[in-house]
Amino acid sequence: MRIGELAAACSCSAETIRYYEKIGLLPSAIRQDNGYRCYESSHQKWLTFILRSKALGFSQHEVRRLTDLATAPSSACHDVQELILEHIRGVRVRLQELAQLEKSLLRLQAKCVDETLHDCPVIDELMN
Amino acid sequence: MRIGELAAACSCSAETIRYYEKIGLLPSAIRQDNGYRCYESSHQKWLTFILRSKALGFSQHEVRRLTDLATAPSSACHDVQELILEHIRGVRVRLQELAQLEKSLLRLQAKCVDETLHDCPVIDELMN
DNA sequence: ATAAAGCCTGTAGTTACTACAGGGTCAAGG
DNA sequence: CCTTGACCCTGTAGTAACTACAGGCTTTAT
Repeated sequence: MRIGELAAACSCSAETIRYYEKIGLLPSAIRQDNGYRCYESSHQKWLTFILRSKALGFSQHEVRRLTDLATAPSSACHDVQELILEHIRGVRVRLQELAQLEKSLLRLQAKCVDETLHDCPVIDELMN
Repeated sequence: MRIGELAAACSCSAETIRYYEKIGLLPSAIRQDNGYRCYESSHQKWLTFILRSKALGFSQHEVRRLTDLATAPSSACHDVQELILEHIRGVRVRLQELAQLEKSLLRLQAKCVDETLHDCPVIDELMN
């Protein structure tokens, strides 16, 4: 499989694949005589794993930890659970922050009693 | 006021202030003979405005739009309202995405029926 | 034979800063 | 008078996680 085919199969760009190889997230492809990268099904599984993890909001660092766990000889399910729970906690924190943000924004926006005002109370509140 | 004082007054770093000046978000300070930046209360208001907007999750681009509105001669409150509502919509979208993410993560994490497993079903699901 | 598509490497751009490196300036203490 | 330390200056490089070229090969199709 060449890089373009793998990219199409995984719905990502060839550049992303080269990038993942460069940073060591994806194992290097073997090269053909002309220098083209040559991939096998194991690479596709690996890439799928990376892309799905990203879609779940895992950072590169976390994905690396996951792939490490996936390849470790004693890849106990327990550690994977840990990582996911840790991530869920992070997601919940962000959820709360965003909810708080929404409240603040609504409160601020409600300051505008008269939309035709020239001296906007919102601007004023933000400044003073 | 020198840059360090302004930074302390606004609880941000001097580097951030220089950065905002460089990208044109904060008006340039006038310089003393020794080259030091010299700030007045108007700068402090401006910077407070920027920092509070950021705290509300506005991007640099949005902050720029806000400061443009704040200084426009016909700064109608209406446009500010628009910008805030637009931002609130964005926040709500992110809230929904995160909530969805949390659900997916919980579903995934529930795959682990036996934590002592060596062939983790989570890893398996992500890969195949 | 040639043109288009695909591949290669390497670098610059994105956001919103932070962290130096390598210097100049100024007030206080010895 | 000199030095030490705190402050200031500019400019560059680093962060995450890619994307978008530039400039140059190879392969494939017409």
